[in-house]
Amino acid sequence: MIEERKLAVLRAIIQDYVETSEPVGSKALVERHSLGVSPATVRNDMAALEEEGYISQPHTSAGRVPTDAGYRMFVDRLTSVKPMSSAERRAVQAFLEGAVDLDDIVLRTVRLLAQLTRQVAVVQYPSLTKSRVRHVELVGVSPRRLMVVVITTTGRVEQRLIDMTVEVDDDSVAQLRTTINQAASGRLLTEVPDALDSVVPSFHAELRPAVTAVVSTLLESLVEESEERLVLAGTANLALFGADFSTSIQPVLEALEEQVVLLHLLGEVAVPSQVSVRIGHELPVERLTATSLVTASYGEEAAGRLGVLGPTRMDYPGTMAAVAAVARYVGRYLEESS
Amino acid sequence: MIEERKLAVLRAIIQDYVETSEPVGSKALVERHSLGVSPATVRNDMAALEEEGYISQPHTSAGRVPTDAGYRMFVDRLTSVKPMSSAERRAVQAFLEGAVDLDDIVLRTVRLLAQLTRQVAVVQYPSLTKSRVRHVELVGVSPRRLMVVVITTTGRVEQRLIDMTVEVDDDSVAQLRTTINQAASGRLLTEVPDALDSVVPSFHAELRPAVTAVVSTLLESLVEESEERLVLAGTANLALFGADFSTSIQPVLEALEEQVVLLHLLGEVAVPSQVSVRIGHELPVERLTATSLVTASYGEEAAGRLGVLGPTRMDYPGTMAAVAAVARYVGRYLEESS
DNA sequence: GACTGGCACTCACCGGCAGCGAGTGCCAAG
DNA sequence: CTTGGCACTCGCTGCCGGTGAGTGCCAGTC
Repeated sequence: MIEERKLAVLRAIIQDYVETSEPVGSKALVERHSLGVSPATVRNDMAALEEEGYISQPHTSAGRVPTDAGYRMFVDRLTSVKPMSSAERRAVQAFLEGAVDLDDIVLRTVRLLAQLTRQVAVVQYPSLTKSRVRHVELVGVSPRRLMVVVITTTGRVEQRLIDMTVEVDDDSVAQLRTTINQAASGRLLTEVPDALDSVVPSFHAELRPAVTAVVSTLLESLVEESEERLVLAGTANLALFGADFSTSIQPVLEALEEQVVLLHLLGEVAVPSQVSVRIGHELPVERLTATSLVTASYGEEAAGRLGVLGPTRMDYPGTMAAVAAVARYVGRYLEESS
Repeated sequence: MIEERKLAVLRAIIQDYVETSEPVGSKALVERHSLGVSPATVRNDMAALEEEGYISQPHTSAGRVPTDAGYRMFVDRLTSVKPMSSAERRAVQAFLEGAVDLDDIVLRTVRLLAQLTRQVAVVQYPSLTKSRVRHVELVGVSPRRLMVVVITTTGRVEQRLIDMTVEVDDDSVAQLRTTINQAASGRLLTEVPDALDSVVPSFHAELRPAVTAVVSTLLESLVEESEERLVLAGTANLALFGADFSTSIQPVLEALEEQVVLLHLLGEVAVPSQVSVRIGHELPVERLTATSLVTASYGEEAAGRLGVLGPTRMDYPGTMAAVAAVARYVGRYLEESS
C-alpha cells in the first residue's frame, strides 16, 4: 500500500520532471510545491518510492526520475482528468466543422490531435468490419473487367477492379447487382461473404464460378486491406523531445512507418471504451519502449481508434483529456454526417 | 573557367566529405586519391576553390567542406551517372512486381526509393490533369444522392457523393451516364468540363440545372483535389543524418508534413523530362535550405513526379541514378498495366 | 610558370585537475 | 514520524597545456 503523501510526492516529481525534463531533488520539490513538510521528510519518502520501484536515480547524488512503473501508478491514481479549456473546445469544434468527406474528417482529426498534444497523433479509419454496407455497385469497364464499389454506412467508399475469366454481359451484371444488394445491404461487412454464398446458387451454372470467385475474393480483400489504413500527423513533434530518447528518434520513426506495428497496438486494448494508456515497456515493441501511447475508440461500436504517441515523459492528464475529447467529438460528428 | 585538376580536387573533396562527414584536408586527400600531385599543390587549388566559393572552412586551420555552389558545380559537371548494380536492378523489378493496384504501385515505389537511397522518398500520384477518362459511372445511392466514379487511364479511381436539389429517377441517371461517357471517354480530365458543357442542352430543361451544377462542380473538385496527393517514406532516414542539420531535423519534418510545400517543389522544375537536382539554398523554402531535392517525372507526358530529399551532403550520383531508374521502371510499369 | 618541400602558425580537441553545488543517506533530537 | 544537521558523492564547469591536423607562404627546382 502507498500512503497519501508518498503519492503526492510522486505526483510532484512527475509534474516537475515533465516540465523540466531534469532529475528533481528534494529541496527543489518542497520549494515548488506546498507539501507542508521538510526536504528531509521528502527524502525519506523518495527513498521509499525508489525502493518500491516508482522512481530512480540516473546516478548517485542526482535527483530522481520517474520510472515506467511510477508513471503507471500516477496514471492509475489520477483523481481528475483535467477538462479542456473552453478555448480548446472551441478549437476542436472549429477544426472539425466543415469537413467535406471521410478522408477530410480523418485528416482534420489527426492534425487537430497532433496540434493539441504537441505529439505524434494517429487515427485509424473507421473499421469496415464494424460498419455496414449501404450500397454495392458493379460496373463493367470492359468485357472481362468488372469494377466493384462498396459504400459503407461510415461514409467510406472502397473500389476494386477484377479481371474475369469469362465474359459477362450487361444483363448479368445488372442481375448480379440487384441480387447482391438485396443480400448485402444493411449487413456488417463481416457477414457479407456468408450472405453472398447463399446467393450464388440462384445464378445460371455457367456464371456461378465467376460470381463466387470474384465476389468473395473481393470482399475478403476489402475487409483485410481496409483494416490497415492509418493516418499520422505531428511526427515533427518527436524531434522536440529528441533528448528523451537515449539513442535517437530513428527507431521510433521507423516503427511509425511500419503501420502494421501501430495497427497492432491500436487493436490490443483491454477495455475498448475507455482511454487506454500504455507506458514505456508496457508496449510490446522494443523500439517504442521509450514512448507512451494514449488511445481511445471513437464512433459507434468502437468503429475506429485514435491515439497519441509521445515520450514516456509526457503530460498524461492533458493528453488523456485531449484524446478522449477528440474521440468523443469525432464520434459525434461521424454520426451526424452519416 | 575552372581547370581540370581543380575540378578533380573538388570531386575528391566531395566524395570524402560525403563519406566521412568531416572536413577534409589536403594531406588526407592525396593519400586517399591518386591525384598525382603533392599536398602543397592541392592546397593551392583548394585556396582557389575557396576563393571561387566552391568550398569553405568551418574554422581556420580545419579542412574544407563543400558549399552549395560546390555541390552544384559537382553535379553540373558530372561525367557519368553511375549505373545501378544489377542486384539493384533486380531489386527494383522484384519490388514493383506484383503490385495490385495504383495505390499499391505508389506505395511500393516510395518505399523502394527510400530503401535504395536511404533517404526520404516522395511520390506524387499521377496527375489527373494529364490522364484521360476511361469510364464514368453514375450510381443513385438514394433518391437525392448520386455517386460518381471516374476511372482514368492511369488506373486511378476517384469517387464522390453529390447531394442533389431535385430527385432524379433511374432512367435519367442511365441517360446521363451514357451521354457523359460518350462525351468524356478518352478525353483529358481538363477537357472534360468543356465537353460536358456542350452536352447539357440535350437534357430536359428541368434536369439541366442539376446536371450542370453537379457535374461541373464534381469534375473541378476532382482535378483540384487529386493534384495534391503525395506519399512519403523513409522519414526515419532523416534521423540518421541528424548531425547534418545545424539545429534539428524538426523544421524539415514539419516542412514534409505540409504537403503543399512539397507539391510546389515537385511542380517547379525547369526541364521536366530530366532528373532535377536542387541543392540547399536553391530550394525556396527556408526550412529546407540544409537539404537537397532530387526529382524526376515518370509516366507518359510526365504524369507524376517523384523524388528524394536528403541532406546537402548526399551521394548525388547514386541518388540521381536511383531516382532516374525508379522513375523509368514505374513509368514502364504503369503503361503495361493500363 | 607550375609544382614541391619546408616552415611557422592556428586552433580544435583531449585529458587531467580543482572547485562548486545540488543532491543524497544517515543520525540524533524534537 | 518529522526535522535539522552533517558528511559524502559525483556530475558539471572551467582552466591549462600538449598534440596534431591543417593552413598559408616562400624559396627552390624542373
